[in-house]
Amino acid sequence: MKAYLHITKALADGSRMRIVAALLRNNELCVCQLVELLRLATPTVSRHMAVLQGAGLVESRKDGRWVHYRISAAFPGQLLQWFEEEVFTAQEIKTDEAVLKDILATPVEELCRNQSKRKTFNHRVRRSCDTNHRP
Amino acid sequence: MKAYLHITKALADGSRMRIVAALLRNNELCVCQLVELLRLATPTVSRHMAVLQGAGLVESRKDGRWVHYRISAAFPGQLLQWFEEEVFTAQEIKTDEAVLKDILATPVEELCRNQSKRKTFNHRVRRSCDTNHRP
DNA sequence: ATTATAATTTGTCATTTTGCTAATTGACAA
DNA sequence: TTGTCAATTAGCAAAATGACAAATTATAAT
Repeated sequence: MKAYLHITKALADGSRMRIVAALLRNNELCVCQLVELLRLATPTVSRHMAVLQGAGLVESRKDGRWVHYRISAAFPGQLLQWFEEEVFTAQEIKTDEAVLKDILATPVEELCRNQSKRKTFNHRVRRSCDTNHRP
Repeated sequence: MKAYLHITKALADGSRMRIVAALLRNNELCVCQLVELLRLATPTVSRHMAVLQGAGLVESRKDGRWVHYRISAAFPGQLLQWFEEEVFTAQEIKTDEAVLKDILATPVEELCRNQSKRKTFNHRVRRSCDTNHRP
């Protein structure tokens, strides 16, 4: 019953929905690949993964500096069936699948390098443009 | 897909979980019976029902001043199966079932009368004891 | 018509959630 | 051992959520 709330809350979010959909079609994905797909900050994606893992919906495998996530064997089968019917018809997910194809075609090292660049670029832009700094 | 988020968000709440469980075992329940079960304010329960109805999980039938809710035929079957397995083993739900037996044994009019009394009583208590009034 | 009442809508407040940046951790590499 | 880099944790602001009381609506009864 505790599990019920963990699971439903984990599923009740658009980003996590896209993550689950991506993992259902791709066996294993590492955090930086999901960052590339969702275009969210790495810590945000990491926290989404923690929520999904806390609900027992995904499992992780550490491989050097990378962490690979996959759908857990404990993911309730009936939920999985419903998810397939309900989610994969959506246009947004089809777009994600196409984007993922490109992501998978790029070496993981390159993805991470690009993400680091984007991050420092954002910093530069922010610092030079934003006059309303917070303490 | 829009439906996916409506449905998962509707399910991802403890009170609404108990409401769905109660409706699964009792065909039809009116708002005041659910108020009695959950011991929440009537507007709160009404809102929960609106969320469930917005997700297409329940339907309503108006009967005079009363509104009766029931599980919708559109409630996804796989979700229903999962819900049965996941929720009905919980102690909290078994307690609810026992409480509901008593509630169903009392005429609806009496339930509503008692709830009105409780409400005015709460007002009296609040006004006389609480020195920290808000504007 | 007027009153009473079951339910809904509205407005407020406290809590939770989701996003970010900054700081930290853990593992590889030089 | 020192530096680098992927991922996580910590801390904060904005948005969403769930609770309540008060006001409104809609229906039955007087």
